[in-house]
Amino acid sequence: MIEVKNMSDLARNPKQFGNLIRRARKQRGLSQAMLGEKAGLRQATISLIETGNPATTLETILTVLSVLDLEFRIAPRSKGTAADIEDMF
Amino acid sequence: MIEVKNMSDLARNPKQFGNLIRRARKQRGLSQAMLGEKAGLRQATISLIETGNPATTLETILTVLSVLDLEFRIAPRSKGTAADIEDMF
DNA sequence: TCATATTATGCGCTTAAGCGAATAATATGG
DNA sequence: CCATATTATTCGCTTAAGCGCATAATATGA
Repeated sequence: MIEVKNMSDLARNPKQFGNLIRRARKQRGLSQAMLGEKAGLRQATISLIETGNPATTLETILTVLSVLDLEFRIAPRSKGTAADIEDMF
Repeated sequence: MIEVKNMSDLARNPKQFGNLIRRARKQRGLSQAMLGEKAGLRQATISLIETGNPATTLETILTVLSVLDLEFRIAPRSKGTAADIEDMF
């Protein structure tokens, strides 16, 4: 029984979150400046988010997700199947 | 074909997020003070989160979710099935 | 009802987000 | 190799998070 659950959309720390945002942005062919424009944020702010700034604001997060056609979900903590070593990269 | 997708774990704005946190906290029988203690945050900070402070920090969010045994997931924006009017409460 | 628990607010403080504006550093492709 | 695009970083500024500490406001239950 194989279960493909797309572990990659999980953000347990700011770095992971930044990576997710970066990936989503690139998938959409946007530069930081373009994303910032759409979100009403500076390119510098997008850069900070993607590099893992832990103090990014909830409001900013929600705005960016919205622009990327993503949304913020809360889920029960998935038991670490062992594939939890993809934390850093 | 019925699909129960638990729409309620979705946070599109700070108020929704606050409500989710409050619900999860109560389910676990915790007071704001107890949750704050476990998370290393003030009761006042938990209060602010739950009442929808838009400037809550990513770090704080992740800490609180962790204490509640929840996690932060990013998902493609679900097409509004129409049940998107449960936004405010 | 009324004491107790819980949640919401307040003050002053330190730290930093996000801003505009700019530049340094790096990546990319022709 | 190099011009151009992209990303990272800096400066000064305003605003507010989260802190300790404290209290007001509200909910809860015996």
